[in-house]
Amino acid sequence: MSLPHAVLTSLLEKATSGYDLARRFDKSIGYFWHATHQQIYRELARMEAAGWIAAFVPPDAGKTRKKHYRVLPAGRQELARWALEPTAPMDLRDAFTVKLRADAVLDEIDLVPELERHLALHQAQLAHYQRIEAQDFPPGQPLPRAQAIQHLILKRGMLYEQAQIAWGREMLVLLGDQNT
Amino acid sequence: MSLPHAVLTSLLEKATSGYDLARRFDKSIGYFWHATHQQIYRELARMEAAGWIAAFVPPDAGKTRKKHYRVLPAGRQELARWALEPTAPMDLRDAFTVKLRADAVLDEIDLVPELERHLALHQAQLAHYQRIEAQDFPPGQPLPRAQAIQHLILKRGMLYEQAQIAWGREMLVLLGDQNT
DNA sequence: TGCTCCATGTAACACGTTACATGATTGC
DNA sequence: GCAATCATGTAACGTGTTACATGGAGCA
Repeated sequence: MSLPHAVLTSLLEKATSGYDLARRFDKSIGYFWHATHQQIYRELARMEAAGWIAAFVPPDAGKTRKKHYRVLPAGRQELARWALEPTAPMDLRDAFTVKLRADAVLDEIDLVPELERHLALHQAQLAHYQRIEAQDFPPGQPLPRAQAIQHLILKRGMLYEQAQIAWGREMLVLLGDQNT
Repeated sequence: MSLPHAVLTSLLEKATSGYDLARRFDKSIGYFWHATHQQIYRELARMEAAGWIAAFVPPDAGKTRKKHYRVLPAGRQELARWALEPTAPMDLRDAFTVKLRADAVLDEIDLVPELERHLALHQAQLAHYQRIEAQDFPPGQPLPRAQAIQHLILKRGMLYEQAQIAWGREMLVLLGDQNT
């Protein structure tokens, strides 16, 4: 149960609206914690009820319904509490690997197109990360602590994609060889 | 929605009971598709109702309640259908990365112990994979297709753990440096 | 007798997904 | 005027988690 904590973190980085948070969960924080806009609205309502966050009308609201949220001391405290509590490493639910095992046992399906599709997606994601790195972390400068952490998180994403790509190519050779 | 397909795959690899499947989901197939025993029993009931699998009393049942399941043609067909359908790459929900970002913004918590704990877990998992490799895939022999796929899947798990470990050590240096 | 493991489940609840609803603002 | 985007939500449903229940088998 870390969605509320991911939202708190995101709000601390920048107080904003549910709509905007939802878009942030399609990039940035969403790269390692996925959530839909409905989950976010629900969680915001709960956290407001719990006194962790409070809504306010932003200066640029005009006549819109827009609401921003800021983190209250109780929310900050809860985030710190949770951060120190041990949590399990992420458990994986990777459909493609299931498919591979299905292929190994069925021996009658061609996963090459799907693998190629995934390879392309991983390459696109890697390229995306590299663009972010070029923009936000120009080389040669020593970074303050917070920035250095953000940079290493980004690097982890890149490592992950690179590993997926390297492995995927090996797998492609194996699947291709035996198909022809 | 790939849990039923993971179960079908596992049953094709070896027809067995819900209890045994649950244990298999704590290792083997569970390394990349996690599920609890309640999910498995529920899914078995559904798939039996759908005509994808059928229960039978195994020869060694004695007076126990033990039931085994085998995959029916409809189940095999469904698995093949699903395997060819495009599915999204796994989306990540990694609590530790959320904690790191929380640390970056709160700047008042010490994640070193939690990181060390995770590092130890990744090292243990890697060692476990290496034992499996030594046992099941002795070097130097060309493997049949199905085995070669299984081996590459295992290698992917090892790559993943190695990447986590290498990255974790870098992160440890960063967090440690700035704590002292 | 009491303990652990085998084996299958029910129930309740929390979390995640999909579909739909509503209305205001911005740009063409 | 119309379409796209901003912005917030409701409802229904499906999946995943936690707690508990039940009873047999094997063993000290």
